[in-house]
Amino acid sequence: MSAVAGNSKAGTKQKLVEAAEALFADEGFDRVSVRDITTRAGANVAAVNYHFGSREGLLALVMARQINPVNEERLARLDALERKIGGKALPVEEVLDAFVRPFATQVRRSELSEKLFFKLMGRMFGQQGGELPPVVEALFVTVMGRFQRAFAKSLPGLAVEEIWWRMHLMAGAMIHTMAQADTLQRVSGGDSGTPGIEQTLSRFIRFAAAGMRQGADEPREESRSQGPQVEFSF
Amino acid sequence: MSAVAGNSKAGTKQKLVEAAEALFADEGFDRVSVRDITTRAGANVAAVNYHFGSREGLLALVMARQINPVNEERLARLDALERKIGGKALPVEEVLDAFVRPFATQVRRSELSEKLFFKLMGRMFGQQGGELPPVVEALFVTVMGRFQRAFAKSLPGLAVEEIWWRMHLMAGAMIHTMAQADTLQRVSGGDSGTPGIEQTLSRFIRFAAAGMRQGADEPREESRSQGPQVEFSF
DNA sequence: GGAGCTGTCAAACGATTGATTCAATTTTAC
DNA sequence: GTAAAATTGAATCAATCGTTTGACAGCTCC
Repeated sequence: MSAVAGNSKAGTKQKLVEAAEALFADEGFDRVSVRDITTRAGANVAAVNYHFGSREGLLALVMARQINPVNEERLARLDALERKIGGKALPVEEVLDAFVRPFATQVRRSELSEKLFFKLMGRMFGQQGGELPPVVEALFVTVMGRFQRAFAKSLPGLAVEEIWWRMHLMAGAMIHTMAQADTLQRVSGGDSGTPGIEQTLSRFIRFAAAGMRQGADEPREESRSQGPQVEFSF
Repeated sequence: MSAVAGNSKAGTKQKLVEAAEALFADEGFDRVSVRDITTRAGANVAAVNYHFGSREGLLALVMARQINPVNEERLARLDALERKIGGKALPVEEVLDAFVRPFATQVRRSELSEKLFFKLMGRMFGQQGGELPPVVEALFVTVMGRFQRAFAKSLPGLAVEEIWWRMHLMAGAMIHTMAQADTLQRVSGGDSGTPGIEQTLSRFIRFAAAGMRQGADEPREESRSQGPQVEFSF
C-alpha cells in the first residue's frame, strides 16, 4: 500500500533535516532555534538532541550534506578535464566551469528550492574560517589547493600569491552573486521565461575569466579570441 | 587641564560604541550580547539601553558610523570625476577606484584596526536586504544607482540588466576579499614590509575592470591598452 | 540649598535558549 | 507474542537573553 516514491514517508529525522535546511537558509544559522526547527518539522523539542546529539550536530550535517557534494563534484570535474587534456594547460573558462557548474548539478538534486539553496550556500561561504565543521572545512582546503594548481597551470607567469588573490576575488564574485541570486533573478529574467542557471553560470564564467586572465601570459595558442567554444556548454 | 587629544577621556557612551564595533566585527552581529559589550566597555548592563534605546539602536549606530562615510565619499569621488571629465565616459578603472578607495580613506579614520574594520565591512555586506538599518540601506541604494549610471556610460552597448549583474559580481569580489583580508594579507606580504592597502586596491581594480569590460564596446579612444595610467595612483 | 536633570548601579523582570530526564509509546527482532 | 531496542512526549533544567526598575550619586541652574 501507499506506493510512495523515493524519500517520502519522511521519518522525523529527515523532516528535521529538511526543516533545518530551509530555516537556516532563510534566516541564517544563528537566528534559528532548536524549537523553530522542531516546530516546523512537527517533532518534539528533544528530537534534535536525540537524532543529532546537539544543535551543532544538526548544523554540521546540514552544511556537509549541501556543500560536500558540490566540492566533490568540483574535484571530479577537474580530474576529468585534466585527464582528457593530458598534461597541457586548461583554458581558464574550463577550470571555472568545473568550479561553478556543480552548483547547478546539486541544486537540482536538493529538496531545497533554488532560491533557498543558493541562500544557504551564500551563508556558508560567508562564515569565517573555523566556523565551519571540520569535515566541511577540510574538503574546502583540498578543493582550493587543487584549483590553485590548475589555475597556476592555466595562467603561467603569475606568482602563487597573485593566483590566490585572484581566486579569492573570483570566489567572492560567485558567492555574493549566489547569495543575492533571488534579488537578481527578479531584476533579470524580464524577457525569457526562465532566466536560467545556465545564463548565470555563463555570466559568471565570462566575468571571472576576464579577471583571472588579465595581465597573464597566454598558454600557447589555446582556444582564445575566436576559439572553438563548442567544447563546453555555455 | 588634562589636554586630551580628540576623543580621549572616553565617556561611557563612546566606550560602548568602541566595544560594540570591535565585538561585532570580530564575532558577528548575532553572536554578541549586550552584556558582552558592557563588560568590555566596563559599563553597566543598563548603559546600552540608556544611551541607545536598545541593542538594535546601538547596532544601527555602529553600522551607520562605519559605512555611511564610505558611501558618501563614493558619491563625492564619482561627482568629482564626472565634473572633471565633463559629459564624457569615464574609464572603468576610475569608476572602480571611486568605488573602493573610500575604504582606504575610512579605515585610517576609524579607531578600529585595519583587520577589524574590514571584517566589519564584510559582515555588513553579507547581510541580506532588509537586515540593514534603513538609514544605511537607503544610502546604499543611492550609491548603487549612481554607479550603475556611471558604469553604463563607461561601458556602452551593455544592457542595464547586464550592468547590474556585473556590478554584483564586482561587489562580491570586493566584499569577500575584504572580509578575508586578514587571511590573505598573512599569505601575501612576504617580501615587502607593508603589503599595503594600495596594492590590494590595485589588485581588485585590475581584476574587476577586466571583468566589467569584457565584451563591451570601448568608449572611443579613452586611455586603454597603453594609455596614460598616470591619472590615478595605482 | 533645593529642585531638576544626567548618568550609573545592582537587582530583577519575563522570555527564550540548548539540553536533559524519565515515562510512555512504537518499532524491531526473534 | 513477547522481550528488547528505538523513538517520542511532556516537563523541566540551568543559563542566558534584552530590557526595566528604582535607588543613588553627581552635577547644574536658579
